[in-house]
Amino acid sequence: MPHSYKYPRPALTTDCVVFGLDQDDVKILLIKRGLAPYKGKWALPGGFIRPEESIEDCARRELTEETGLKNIYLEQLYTFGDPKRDPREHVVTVAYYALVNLIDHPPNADTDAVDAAWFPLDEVPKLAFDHAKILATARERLRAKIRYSSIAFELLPKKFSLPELQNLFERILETSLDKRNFRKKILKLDILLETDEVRQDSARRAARLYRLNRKKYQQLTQDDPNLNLL
Amino acid sequence: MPHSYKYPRPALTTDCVVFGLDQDDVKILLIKRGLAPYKGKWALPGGFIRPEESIEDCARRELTEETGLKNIYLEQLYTFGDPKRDPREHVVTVAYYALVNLIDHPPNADTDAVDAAWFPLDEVPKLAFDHAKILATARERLRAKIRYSSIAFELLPKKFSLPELQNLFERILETSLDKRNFRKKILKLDILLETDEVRQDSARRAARLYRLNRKKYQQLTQDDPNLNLL
DNA sequence: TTGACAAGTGTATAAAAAACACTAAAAGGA
DNA sequence: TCCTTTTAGTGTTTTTTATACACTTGTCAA
Repeated sequence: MPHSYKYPRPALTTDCVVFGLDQDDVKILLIKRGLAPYKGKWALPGGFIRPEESIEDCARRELTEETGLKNIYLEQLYTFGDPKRDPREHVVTVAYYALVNLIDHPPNADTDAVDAAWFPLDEVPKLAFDHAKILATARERLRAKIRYSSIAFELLPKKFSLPELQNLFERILETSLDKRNFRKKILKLDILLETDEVRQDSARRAARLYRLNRKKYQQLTQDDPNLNLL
Repeated sequence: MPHSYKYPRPALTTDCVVFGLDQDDVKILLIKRGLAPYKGKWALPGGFIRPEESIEDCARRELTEETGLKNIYLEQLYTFGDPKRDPREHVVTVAYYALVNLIDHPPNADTDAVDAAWFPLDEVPKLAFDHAKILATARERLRAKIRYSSIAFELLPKKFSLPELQNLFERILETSLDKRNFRKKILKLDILLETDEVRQDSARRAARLYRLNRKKYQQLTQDDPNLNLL
């Protein structure tokens, strides 16, 4: 045990709530634990911080190692440090949340060995440690932030239809929205570029695809820092 | 050095940005460092986490020890973990922000020995470590949160006038607001209780004092989680 | 070709935000 | 005591934004 300090130190980890949009469903990514404690239970991907590693680097590294996800949207959520949250010893965890689209980042692309799976938000199993609390915090953050930031577009594919965008808001806000008013409001912001492509799902009318005009969105939020999409 | 671990661990601290309302001025509380590094420089109050102590307990303990402030509004801000942020070694800090009123909590009430002082927001000196960045993050959080939460009332005295409330919004949002529209909006929410007292500063008309009706405010935010004061 | 299904579209009403200027009260000094 | 200075307090109009609401169009499959 070569690492000695004058005073005791809690261990430091990161954990990550990965939200993924799979067609119309919002899911989260869980890892089945191979080691005690909570062996065989589902948990958030995460792990111990390494020397000289920044916290966000740690979160990204663990994500890549455990799930194969790279270069995705990642944001610090909250730090959980109850001395009893890990049965072994005092472990403080800095929680992050990540957003991906499951078409752009297909499940298990680079992953093997690790037992990872996507769960719909209403079918999440019992989680290890205090991960249920972390997940709840992440869902709240998502709900608040989808209104006043552009995180919705981190979940959607690069090209998306307005019904897809509306469905995403409805899933995350857990309400239903009026189609005409929703379209009016979003289109009035003038941050979407209309493409000449359509989403061709079977058995229904094709929907026009749009892309986010990030420059215009940034401009808008600079002019009015209190801008709300909805 | 009795504390040994299999892998190296960063040290863990808390730091706290304490905002105080002093009459019409928003100030922050700083500590002059007595030890290296940055000896003699101004810094945020904070310190190392103790065994079996939760992070918030640590922040509260350090606050009481260094500034005498007890039982004040405290909220986690962000965790800073750049390996280079402390010249000695890797130190991760969980930053909090606190809100007090300087009439209810007079400066240096219980403090002695420690060199602490309140600085107006536009006269803050160069700070130790990355504390300027932490302060900037806290100011942003305050600006965002004063609109949609009741933190304004944590800064004000228990009884306050509408001009005092408006001044606080103007200082934090760094804009000027229309007096009539401001009063209309706040009073329409019906969350203030009119008292029969007035604020009697010299050389001007007395202003009626109000108290926050916390129950009604809570009710409102339950009914509409997107409630904005402004 | 027809039925099922989702995409797409406009208007009228209600609510909220913004712009704007004077009167009332209190204190201090002439 | 009255005049000046200073800040508290008050309504209305206009503009903007939010809400409520129903039918037509396009596409596929039976």
